[in-house]
Amino acid sequence: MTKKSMDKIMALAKRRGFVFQASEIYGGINGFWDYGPLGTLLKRNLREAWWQDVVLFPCRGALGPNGEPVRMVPLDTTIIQHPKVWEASGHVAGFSDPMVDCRESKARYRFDHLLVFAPASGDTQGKPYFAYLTDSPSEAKQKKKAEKAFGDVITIALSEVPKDAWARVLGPDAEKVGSLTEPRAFNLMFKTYVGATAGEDDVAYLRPETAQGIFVQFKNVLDTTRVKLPFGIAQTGKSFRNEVTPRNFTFRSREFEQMEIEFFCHESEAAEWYRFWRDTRMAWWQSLGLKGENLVLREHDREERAHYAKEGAGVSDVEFRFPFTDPGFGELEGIAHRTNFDLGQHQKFARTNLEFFDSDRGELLPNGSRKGEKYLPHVIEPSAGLDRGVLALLCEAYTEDPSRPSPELLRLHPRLAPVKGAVFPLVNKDGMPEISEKLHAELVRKFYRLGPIEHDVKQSIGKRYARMDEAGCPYCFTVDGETASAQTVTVRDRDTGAQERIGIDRVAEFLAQKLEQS
RNA sequence: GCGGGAGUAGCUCAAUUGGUAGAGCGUCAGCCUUCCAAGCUGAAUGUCGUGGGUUCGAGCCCCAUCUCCCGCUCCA
Repeated sequence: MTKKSMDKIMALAKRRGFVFQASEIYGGINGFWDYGPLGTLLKRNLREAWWQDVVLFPCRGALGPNGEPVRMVPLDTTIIQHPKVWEASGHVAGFSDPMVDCRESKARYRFDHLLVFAPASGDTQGKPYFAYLTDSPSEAKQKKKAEKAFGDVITIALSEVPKDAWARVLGPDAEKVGSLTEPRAFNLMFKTYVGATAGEDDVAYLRPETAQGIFVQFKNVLDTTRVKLPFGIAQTGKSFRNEVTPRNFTFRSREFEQMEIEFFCHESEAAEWYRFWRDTRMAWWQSLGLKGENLVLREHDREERAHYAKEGAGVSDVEFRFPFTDPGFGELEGIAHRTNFDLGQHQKFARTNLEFFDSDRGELLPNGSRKGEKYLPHVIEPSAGLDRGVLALLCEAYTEDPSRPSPELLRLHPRLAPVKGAVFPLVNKDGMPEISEKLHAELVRKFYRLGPIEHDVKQSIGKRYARMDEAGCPYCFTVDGETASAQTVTVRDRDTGAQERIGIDRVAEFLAQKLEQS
């Protein structure tokens, strides 16, 4: 298979109205993207597919490891939460890695990554400290200089250099000492102010993940829905991260949409639920057409895991091979056993008991009921990127077939296709447009909930097919010379170009069947 | 943040030593057209990414800035 060109995919995305640069007429704004008409439909269809298969019909009826149907309830929480939420979650601390800038080389380093060569004796005698980064060219270079200055050298962290000696630190890529700035917090959360007065007491943050809203409302959901553990809470919504380097089209954006499940269970069952969700989520992406070697499930090493998941049963990523990551992969969804870290943190910070009383556990009592057990549930989190999903689908669906008169097409799954069908008269005369308009009106009435049905009478039939190919429309119905007498139309398949004749009264049935085959 | 490359019509790209901005495709209208971007006629669309500067004159030269792509870095 020839490697797909990201440039061509981006050109198509722009040309056909899938993705636009945000604020484009003002020169764009780094890390933000808008969806055009077709992109909006595609994104909505993917979100809707997730909603159907997670919330409305969880796992499409598959039983969980406990042998029961999977329980799931929906939630919709705010983008701006109480600032304490982010202290409890660790985002305020974790997001503010102090950074050090070099005034001379303009390089920026993580403060806790910077090491210095210092004399073994401890006294530099007015000579510089030689700062470096491990495994960077600066290491050998600085070591050589340090050894020349001091003889025996030792390594210490930059943070251990006394503040009054800061001016004698030679930056890793600098020629003169004293070029490094004080370490500065570099918060990846977007900051805003609540209330019109906008004082420092009114600081709030745009959420960097939707998950915390779920944890914070965990108790309310329990108290109002009669759900029992194990069960999940599902939410879709925007999140914001002030990324250092937005990159790769929409892949790393500063504003993005997540589709998250927080699945709550007893600690003893966490490992099997983790495996269940990992495999279920992988299969879900496959069911939408991301198949074969472009999609992998990758288990993280323990060292790779986030702070909240270090002790858990595991973390996996569903990863897709994008043209810009090839031969590597980029993350679509992370499935993590977050242990009971988050609920524990909120319990502590909010001073609220978030334990669940499980009446199905504990010793069996003489009357046949159980004593019950109170515990802080563990959480399995399948967290998917909606925008990344859309991008992966576009990349996977994009096909160039030079043997076709219109070489570019999007082989999108019918369930996800932004346009569900199109009706054309073969030519714009002989009564054909009247028949096609009628058929089109009928299909619109029947399918508007799923997506638009197009009708086009202009230009040649080939051009109209080509337009639908680029929009990813799976089926075109053409009224031709036989239609009036035989009451049949042709159906043209997007992926093969093959045609068959079906009765005009069977078109809706045909399309419904094709769209439901998923 | 560093290094490299690039910004001209919706898309892909031209424009000689600095001299009033073009093509193909697409779009729209009309004709034509009986199954795959066909043909004919016509039309619309650009502050040449943005802001300064040099010059009689700047798409082109200079400075700044923004955005995109690639490689590092980052991705809790």
